[in-house]
Amino acid sequence: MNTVTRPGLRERKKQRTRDALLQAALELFTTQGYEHTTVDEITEAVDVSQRTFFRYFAGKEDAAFAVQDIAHTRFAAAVRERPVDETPLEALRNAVLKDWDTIAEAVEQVVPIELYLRMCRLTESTPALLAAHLRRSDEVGEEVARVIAEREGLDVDTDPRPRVAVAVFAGVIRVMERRWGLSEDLGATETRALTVRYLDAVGPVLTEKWHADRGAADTPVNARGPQNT
Amino acid sequence: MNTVTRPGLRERKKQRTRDALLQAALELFTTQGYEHTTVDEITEAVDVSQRTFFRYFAGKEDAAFAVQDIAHTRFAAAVRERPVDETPLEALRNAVLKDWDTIAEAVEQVVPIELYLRMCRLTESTPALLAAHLRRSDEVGEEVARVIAEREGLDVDTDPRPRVAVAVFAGVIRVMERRWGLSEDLGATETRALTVRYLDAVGPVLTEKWHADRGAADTPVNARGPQNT
DNA sequence: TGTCAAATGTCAGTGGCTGTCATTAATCTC
DNA sequence: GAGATTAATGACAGCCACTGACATTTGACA
Repeated sequence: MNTVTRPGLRERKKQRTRDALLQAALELFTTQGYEHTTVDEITEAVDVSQRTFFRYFAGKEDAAFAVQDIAHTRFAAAVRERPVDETPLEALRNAVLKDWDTIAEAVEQVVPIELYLRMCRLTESTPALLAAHLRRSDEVGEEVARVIAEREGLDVDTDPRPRVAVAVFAGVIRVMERRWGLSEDLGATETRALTVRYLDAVGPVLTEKWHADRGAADTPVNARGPQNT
Repeated sequence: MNTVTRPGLRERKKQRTRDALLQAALELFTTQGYEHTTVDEITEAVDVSQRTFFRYFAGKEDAAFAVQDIAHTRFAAAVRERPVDETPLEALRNAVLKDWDTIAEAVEQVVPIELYLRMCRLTESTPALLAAHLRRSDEVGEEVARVIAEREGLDVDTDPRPRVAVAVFAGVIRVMERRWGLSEDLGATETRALTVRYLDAVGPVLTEKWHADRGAADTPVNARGPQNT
């Protein structure tokens, strides 16, 4: 009885159970800790059988990263869409920055962003989750490296440059992640600014002398005072 | 009755059990696969109770990385021993290269290197192991970043440069790992040469144009023919 | 040789995860 | 709209990693 063919009742129910499971899982993970949350607790909160949980998620871990996967997928897509006249690192950099603006609403359609952010912080402090996260990031890196290689018309298996470029970029992002995960007060704008700054710092880090000068240090950015989230 | 006080019978027995467990574990992992090997199989092979295994290793994973841990520890130590007049990246680079020469014998004292190498390859193709490996590498990176920061007299928590430098370095090493893990025939000498080449390629990758030129490609190295392992 | 402590074995239990099969509920067909 | 079809779910049984508690063995040492 609606203009566009809305998915049937069955499909809608499925979506609701999945959403409910995901939300309950993240809520429990972030309040009690990942390890201390059993799958039974999650399913009891949603009132489904344990078996049902494993029909929607490959495991606890899979639920924990369901939202992060959205971000990863979007990033890979964003890289693909960059104009070919950009250098690889420009493309990567612009891809994150551009995506950063729209990622929030995409996430919000599944779970509250605030919950997602709490989950990110938890990942940093839970060994099992951190391990899983790094592996997933590594996978994204591999995917992106292939995209870069194609852009540049190179064979990713013989020319190391695409993978090296992505590895360098991923390294910087990882430094950001850690930095962000540890500081309570780091809004989107500041994070964005720091990312740019860190990326720009890579060149000098490799070539110039460090020692006394504080060319890429944090303080100038933070000293500008709080910005909105 | 010996000149140097050799550890008592008790200590020697412990060492033997641990060695036996480790060897059996790696042997089974590399032949049947990590996931398809149960702890019971390992303990049966050594003829101890399952409980004993968990007294020596925190879990299956811990056994899988017992040897790799040696390499990690040695690398961190090697970085610490680099003269302070080297730039951070020089120090990191020289640390790997120097350590590479002596790591073989250190490993051999615990298990056959050939077994260790097989285990490395398995890590690359087993998601659970790859995740664990990346997390452990990340930990080493953090440790090394602190060492670098101290060398340069910087605060690792406010100045991003130590972590960025280590991240870049770690990224290149990771590219090497994957490259090595996938090719059957890549001896120590070739790996060493490739590492140097990749590290040298980081600068150009960031600044220069890529496209047609194959400045850092593999083929020249491989074309030099096989070298010893 | 007897005492102490460390190493090991035994056993019971928890939690993640899977296969199987019966049951329920949405969709399709006539 | 009643019945056939098919997908989602529930209910179990079972495997495996891992842990705690307690009993047993076995070097160490006086």
